[in-house]
Amino acid sequence: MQPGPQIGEREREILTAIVETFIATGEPVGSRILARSNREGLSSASIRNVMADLSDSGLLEQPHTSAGRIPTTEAYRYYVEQLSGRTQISPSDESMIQDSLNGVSDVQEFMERTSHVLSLISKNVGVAVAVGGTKNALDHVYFSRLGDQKVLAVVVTKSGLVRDRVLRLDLPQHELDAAARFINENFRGWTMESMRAELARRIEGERNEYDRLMTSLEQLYRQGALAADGATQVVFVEGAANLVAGETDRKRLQELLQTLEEKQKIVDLLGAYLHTKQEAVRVVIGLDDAQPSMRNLVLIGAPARSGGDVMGSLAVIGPTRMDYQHTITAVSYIARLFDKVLNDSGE
Amino acid sequence: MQPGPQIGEREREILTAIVETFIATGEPVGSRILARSNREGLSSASIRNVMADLSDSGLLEQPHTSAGRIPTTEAYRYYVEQLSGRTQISPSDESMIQDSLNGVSDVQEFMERTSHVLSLISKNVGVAVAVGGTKNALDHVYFSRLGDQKVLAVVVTKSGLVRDRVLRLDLPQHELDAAARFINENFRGWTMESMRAELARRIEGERNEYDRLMTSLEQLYRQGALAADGATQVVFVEGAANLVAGETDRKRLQELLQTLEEKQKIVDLLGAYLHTKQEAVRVVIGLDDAQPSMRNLVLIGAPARSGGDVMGSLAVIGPTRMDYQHTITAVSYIARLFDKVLNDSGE
DNA sequence: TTTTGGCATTCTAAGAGGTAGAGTGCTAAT
DNA sequence: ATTAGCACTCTACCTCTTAGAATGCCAAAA
Repeated sequence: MQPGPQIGEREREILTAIVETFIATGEPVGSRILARSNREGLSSASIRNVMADLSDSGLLEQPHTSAGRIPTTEAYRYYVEQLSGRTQISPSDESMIQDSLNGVSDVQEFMERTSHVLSLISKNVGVAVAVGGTKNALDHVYFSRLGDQKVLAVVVTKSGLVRDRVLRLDLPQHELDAAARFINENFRGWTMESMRAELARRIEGERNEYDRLMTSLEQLYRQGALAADGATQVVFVEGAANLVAGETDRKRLQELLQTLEEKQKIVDLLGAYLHTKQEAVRVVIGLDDAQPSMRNLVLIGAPARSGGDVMGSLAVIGPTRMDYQHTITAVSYIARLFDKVLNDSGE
Repeated sequence: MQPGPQIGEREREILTAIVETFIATGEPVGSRILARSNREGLSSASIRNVMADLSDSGLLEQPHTSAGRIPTTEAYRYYVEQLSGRTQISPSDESMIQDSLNGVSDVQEFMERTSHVLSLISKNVGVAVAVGGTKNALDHVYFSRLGDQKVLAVVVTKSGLVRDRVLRLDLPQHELDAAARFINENFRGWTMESMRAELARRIEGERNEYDRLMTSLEQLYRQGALAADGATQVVFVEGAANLVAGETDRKRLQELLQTLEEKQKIVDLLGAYLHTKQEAVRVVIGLDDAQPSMRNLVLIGAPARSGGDVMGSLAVIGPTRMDYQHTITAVSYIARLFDKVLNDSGE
């Protein structure tokens, strides 16, 4: 898997230089330019030799015989791996983020602003997902009769995630109140998952007894009033327009934008890579496994955690040719901010 | 303003033919092709004469001297104006719409699905806005303490529009309950606008008396718990990717996609053209007044009305070269459906 | 053994003609 | 009023050529 031991110090340095030059210019990198900018005075011929080796190792490729070299996906992976782990965030980025997230107090809003500020900072696509999912702790539910055969169900989690939906049901308000009271008294603080499971168990167990409360609950349950699955996730995608600059192939560009519009795919994508226990920023180069249309894109993301629980994830999606260091730093910064902001109550 | 009386029957027919051919092929239309497809056997020379006249009237233009003609913005306006008003919706479109909107019971969901189905049908950008605005009738509000210094405020309108936000406040639950009860008992059925005005008046009037209830209400009010303005609007934009095919200039394409991401601009755009008393579908050709980046785009939209009140608007945005008849029919169909679906309570 | 200068070779991007074809406008004939 | 005819214009496309960038390899230098 890894490029292996044939990568020595010199190779590493040259590869890094190539990657960085290519990221900066967008054009194939030739040996001449490298020889010029290289601090140790290596001749272009020597560099050519190294480049040939790197090509053999599958780290570089040529658009055509007489062109310079371009980093392969593998090269980007290697490059990112050897990036200096710690870099200070730039003051301008920091103040931009602080301004954006100042005063935010619920997950949803945090995610919305995050996707926006990430797209601005990275000049790529900013993505953020709040998983209303199964792991979230219930704060309370609330049912209200809206009109004929319509019931509004609101589920609020401890983290401030609010999910409402309108159901087609014909229960009177007092029964709705009873149902809500029952859930709130019995299940506050439970995870959505366990609450649903337990509720289902009880409904099942008491099915045969005639019980108004249980009947109401069953109806509500069936209509998805307490849904904790997909629908509860809130997705924010911003800066899709930035991809126009990076992708030259119109057909691919269109596919890409289409994919970004399908929120569920974004949720799956982030879920696949970021619902991890680790706090660290994750860099995934080449998203073809998850989304064929995102073949040559990169995801730089991190889980958003609050007190040990994963509450969502945030990421930047962009072309392989992007400013990794800069973006990684920003993502990392916001991810660490997440916990702080949501537990901080004061001004 | 109008092209005027120099447009006779023959001119009209030829102009229509040119517009339709150009929409179909995307290439400048020459006199030869028209002469061939024209049912009355007019020679190409005669058609050339007419075309020259139409050019003089500012209805046609040429990319260059020896190319065919392209309709101007003015020509599209004229073309749309003389379209046969009534056309039956195609069965496939109808079933597509019905499938999409089947079972929907609240405005928000209706709008979400509408933007989606409109983008599919028109192969352009589908847009829908639910104005939670000042005209909506309040159903009830609901406040809940979330944690330290956080309060969840939920506002529900008669039409099923739900707006929640988390505020930074430190009121105990029983005061929140009192405030909610007060509002619900006094203002159910009022428009958001008048409710807010009256509430402000009362708060002002009783400012000097020490009254816990009024103090709570004032705090809630100040924090925007009852906001009926911009933030309450919900915007859905779908199919932006479809614009890739239509716009060749990359820079413009990027600007365009950027504009579509700014929800507020979309709200303003639809607001400017569609918050009208008329039920009819409105076709606006050339959106440069409202949005410079949308210079050569077309909006086909209609207000979404329910029992006389404007609850939002829906529209298709696309290039001038689009299937007007088809799109107009679809927009009109959904607009008329809106009232029906939201008042219909059954299956 | 490693590095480098030199050189033949390869390939593209860009420019310079050159041509076919589509379209026009105008005029004279119907 | 309409149309056939014709000279004219302009683009899109083809081919040809060339300059330049980069390469790989070999033999000399370090």
